[in-house]
Amino acid sequence: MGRWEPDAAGRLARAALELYSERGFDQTTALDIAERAGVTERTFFRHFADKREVLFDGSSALLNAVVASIAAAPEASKPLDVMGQAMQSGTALLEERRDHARLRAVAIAAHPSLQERELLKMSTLGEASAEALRARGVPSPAAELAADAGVAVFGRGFEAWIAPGETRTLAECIGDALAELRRLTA
Amino acid sequence: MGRWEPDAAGRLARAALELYSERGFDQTTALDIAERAGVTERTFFRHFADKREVLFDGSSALLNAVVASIAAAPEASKPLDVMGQAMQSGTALLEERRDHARLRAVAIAAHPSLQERELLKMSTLGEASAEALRARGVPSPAAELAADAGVAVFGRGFEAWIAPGETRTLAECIGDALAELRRLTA
DNA sequence: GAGGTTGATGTCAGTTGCTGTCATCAGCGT
DNA sequence: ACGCTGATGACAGCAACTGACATCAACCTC
Repeated sequence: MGRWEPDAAGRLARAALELYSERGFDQTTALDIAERAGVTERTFFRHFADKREVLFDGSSALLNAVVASIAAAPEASKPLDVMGQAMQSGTALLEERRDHARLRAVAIAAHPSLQERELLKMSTLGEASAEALRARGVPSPAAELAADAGVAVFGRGFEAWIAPGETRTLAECIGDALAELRRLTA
Repeated sequence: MGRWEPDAAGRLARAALELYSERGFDQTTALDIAERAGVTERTFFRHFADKREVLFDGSSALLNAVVASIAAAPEASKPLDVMGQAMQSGTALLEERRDHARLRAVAIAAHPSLQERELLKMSTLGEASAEALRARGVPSPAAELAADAGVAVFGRGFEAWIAPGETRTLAECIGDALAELRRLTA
């Protein structure tokens, strides 16, 4: 490889979150981010597909963890139990970075383009989960609906977890959200 | 008003769907759409916020119908029953345009940017539904989870409805999806 | 250790999405 | 006739991205 400061992608991601938080997404150009990270604009777009993607680095790691957990679930588990467990498995990467998650969430909530991207990531997570459930023999459309329900539970649990003053862990928030969903159909 | 061919917005929406279907989203410029509709590019962006929005004209009508239905539901109904009924209420606008819905769905499925926009519309529908449920006295996070579940049911029902060879009505597809979701928690 | 390979970066020109601004022009009421 | 209003055209401009080519350090091979 060429000579480079370590972790250009990491520096870009950090710079982007800082700038989006400081002045907002619209008031930040790709050139601004690149300069703060010490690279050129072109290099920014080599590391990230677009200005939004820079905030969604870890999403594929989450997806992998969830899919692996679904595949590894006990043979006889019911679909919703599998999804609940899988969503809690993916949280290990996040539990220790609540402050970072909050900054990210504030930035995303402030701009529809970023909300769209987050929704796409969640949707992708749902589709991958549905496929993993089908691979376990869960039929359609039960697999898809269980996957959607699991993603919704994750989303609402995450939302609760980053709320100010929340003391539960992310896994607990997700577990409670799942219990709440079960109560709805009782 | 000035002198104009009737329904410029409608002609733009039609031209856009045609072009996205014919050559794809990326291969269609805003200028292409405008020219086919007989207006200038600037006029296109006066009628639609961006190149994606042009495919999502009816979404606010759907949202209004759903929210109205939630507000009008019988006093004692359970949240999930309210959502199921509301999702079926919004279908009147769509039932007679299945072919159009199919064309639209194919175009959207072909491009992530359009998927993102559709997901945002569904998310907005979910948030509005949650607020309408809260206005009925449903507490958080039950309201949000019921809303998410309702949106997921709508989405999967819609997906089934536009599948080739499907004979059920949209309302029936949604009803069946809701029944399937209930079965998951049994 | 000369030379080729590789991978990350810089440079630059170009397309396109989208916006701000001002002029125009048809109808409408007075 | 007069001015007002709402939709449009004309045009300049910024910023998001892309493709093509050059560079340059580390590494590999002989």
